[in-house]
Amino acid sequence: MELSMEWEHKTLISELSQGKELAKQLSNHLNPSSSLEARQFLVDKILSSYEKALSLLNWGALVDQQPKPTIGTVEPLHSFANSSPRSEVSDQDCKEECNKDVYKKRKIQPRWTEQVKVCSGTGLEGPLDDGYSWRKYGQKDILGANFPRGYYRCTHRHSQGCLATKQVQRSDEDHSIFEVTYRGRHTCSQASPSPLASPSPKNDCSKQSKYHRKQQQLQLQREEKPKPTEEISVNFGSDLVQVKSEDLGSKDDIFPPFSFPCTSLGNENEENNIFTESMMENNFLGSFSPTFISPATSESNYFSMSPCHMNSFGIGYPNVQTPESELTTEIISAPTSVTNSPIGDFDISIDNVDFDTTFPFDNPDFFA
DNA sequence: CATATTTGACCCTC
DNA sequence: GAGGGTCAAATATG
Repeated sequence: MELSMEWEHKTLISELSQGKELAKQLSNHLNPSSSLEARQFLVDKILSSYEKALSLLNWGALVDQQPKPTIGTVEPLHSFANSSPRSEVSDQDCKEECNKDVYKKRKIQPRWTEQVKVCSGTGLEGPLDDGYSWRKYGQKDILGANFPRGYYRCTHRHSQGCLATKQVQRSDEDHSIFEVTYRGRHTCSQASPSPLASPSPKNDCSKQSKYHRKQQQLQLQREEKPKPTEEISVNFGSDLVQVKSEDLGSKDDIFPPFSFPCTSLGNENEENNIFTESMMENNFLGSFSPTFISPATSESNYFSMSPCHMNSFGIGYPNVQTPESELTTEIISAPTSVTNSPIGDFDISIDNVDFDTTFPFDNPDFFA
């Protein structure tokens, strides 16, 4: 925790420094010859940077206010992993007790929801390919829902004790929208789904197997009962992200307000991955730099994102308003490339804006 | 053979 | 008791 706080402090300073540096750059762009796009981008970056800083402060407050877990240890994630989920409990006598732990822990997992619109023809992007490697462990028909809800957990749950899970529910209203509810943080090493960070095959947590993809496609087809075919032309139109926080119903829930998409940088320290993971889990993956239209002054935050901002390291994650809040991210967004990789846009943006020179992730001490 | 999905059953919370 | 979440055996796939 102390490490986390220290990192948090450094991050905060880095964000503020970055904002300052960006403001400087913006001032250099205030001459008439400078393009409006460049200025707008810098403004976005500055806003994003400060939003992150504010969010970090909020998150820190949340952590401080976080009630101690009533069960388990101070490190619920790891203790849970070590105490094994139900399936790994061989001792029947222990089983019941451990089950209780499972369900208690379930409650204290951070949880947030995304609504992702699948706009590509494959139907595999969006919630089904968010960069992590998920394994389906269940499916259930939900009352009032036309489509069954799929339950996924991190493939590395057993190998690395990663407790991240997600639920995928296809929207009734718009069948191309998936509501993805994430729970828990990825604690698997790497935890770096962003192609931006490491396209390397060693990135075992960032790729889904071909088998996985095919199965998902089959599943999609199965779920398409009311709408048998969803052949959507590749339309990478306007990207809009709608973020709203909503009541969590559990004060135990922690929501990391933002994270950095530049991945874990090889650092497997869980504390250092708190933000990166949470962001990745929210599909931002370093792909988006939201332009805040409205600060988090209301229950719902809306911000648009432009593909030209795909390089942003700042997610500008919406503020967590209350410890009870749950973040719902509605991504009405298409993948910005056929490969669903933001790298192309990343490069474009880098070309456009010379902003990275001060970016803290270049600093090896950033995650130290 | 290893790994992933399917699916009925079980357990917990409300 | 209903509904939701998870387990685990059976099954499928590469």
